[in-house]
Amino acid sequence: MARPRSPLLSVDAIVTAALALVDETGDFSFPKVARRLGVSQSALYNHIDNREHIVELMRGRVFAAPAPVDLENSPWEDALRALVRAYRGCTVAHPRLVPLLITQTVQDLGVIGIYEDMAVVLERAGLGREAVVPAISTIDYLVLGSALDLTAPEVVWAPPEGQYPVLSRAIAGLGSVEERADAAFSFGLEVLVAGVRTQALHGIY
Amino acid sequence: MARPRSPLLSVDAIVTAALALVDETGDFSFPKVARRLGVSQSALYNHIDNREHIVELMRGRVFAAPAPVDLENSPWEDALRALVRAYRGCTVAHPRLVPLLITQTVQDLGVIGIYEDMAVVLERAGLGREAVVPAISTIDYLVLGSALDLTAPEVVWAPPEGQYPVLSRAIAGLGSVEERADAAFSFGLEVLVAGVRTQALHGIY
DNA sequence: ACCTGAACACCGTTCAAGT
DNA sequence: ACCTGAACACCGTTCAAGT
Repeated sequence: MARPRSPLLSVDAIVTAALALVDETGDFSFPKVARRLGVSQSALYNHIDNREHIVELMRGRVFAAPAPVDLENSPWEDALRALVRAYRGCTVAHPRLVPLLITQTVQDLGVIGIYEDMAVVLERAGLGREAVVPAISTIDYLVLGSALDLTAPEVVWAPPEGQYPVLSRAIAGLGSVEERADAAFSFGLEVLVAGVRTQALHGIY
Repeated sequence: MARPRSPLLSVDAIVTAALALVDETGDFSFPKVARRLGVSQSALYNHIDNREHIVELMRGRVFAAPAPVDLENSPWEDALRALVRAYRGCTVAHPRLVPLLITQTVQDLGVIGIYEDMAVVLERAGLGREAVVPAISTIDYLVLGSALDLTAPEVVWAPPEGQYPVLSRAIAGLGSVEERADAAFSFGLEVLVAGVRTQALHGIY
């Protein structure tokens, strides 16, 4: 075939195929993406640099449109909750992407924009400047961690009978994977809000 | 050679070699582990089941001996801090292992034991039973997330000039990778303690 | 029981060749 | 500019063969 009259591939098509594979199987590979798109493996390199590049493009796609948040006209606590929930909302549709995101530096400007919004709200909350980045990091851990839990099997920890009584009791009567991940996220978010409130009051951690 | 008079390999030796590779390079492979140990790749399968099994054995090794914590004779806040810091202490020596741990279910009993201790302290703090597992999950996110940050490059987020002013200001004057990871962890831990305190008082998140 | 070596089905990336 | 096909250096896992 050689060069076609109009391109068979595009960055967008590659990202779509890769993301679909991640959603379905938890991973992607060049051979599989190429097969989906009906091209040869090496053709991908005409549009993207390497594997990392595809991952970063997927990050951009997934975090492109967080639910808009009105930062101005609500107390910082509500603004922070809304912002973090919007951020988390992006991950929920593609939780299996999270392991690929976690080991790679954030370059996507959409995500940087979300961080900026968080920084604004956190300063408004009264957090010292030196605590803003730690706070954003903590939020990142919470959002990505609880997204990761969405991909976990039904039984996460299986303590053997008898030993570990307190943990066993706490585990009994837990809901589905989604309910557990949501509960952990909601708990973490309220802990965060309460913690930021006291940090803003008393400073220095 | 075939079967030697005394075994060339052992589970321990395999785990040691794999962990050394992870510490040095961020990953391990069967060929590389085998080369280190001077055996053929397939010989490893006489001692371990598969790749996941090696990862789980590494988890056990790394979390085998957290610094002991006196849970009884101190206020729950101090006990919780000590427990979480001991947990984190285990990861600091092997931060590059964290990405491998994060996608795999915890089976190791040492780690389950740490969770049990946390559950005890969290109940003592007055947390409702339904909040214990969410709290432990939140702690997990914090510890593993901040360990992950230890492996990040010096520049994590690089917002372009001009836009993102608040974030840029917050980033300016950050310390080294270790300092940033420590600051995020310490911030998250104090937020956690403060948050658990208010959760215990007011319940329901 | 415990090793070797060959085999298999995968990877990511490069590069010459074609239009 | 944009594709194919072959090549290279990697993976994890299995299995027959040897002692």
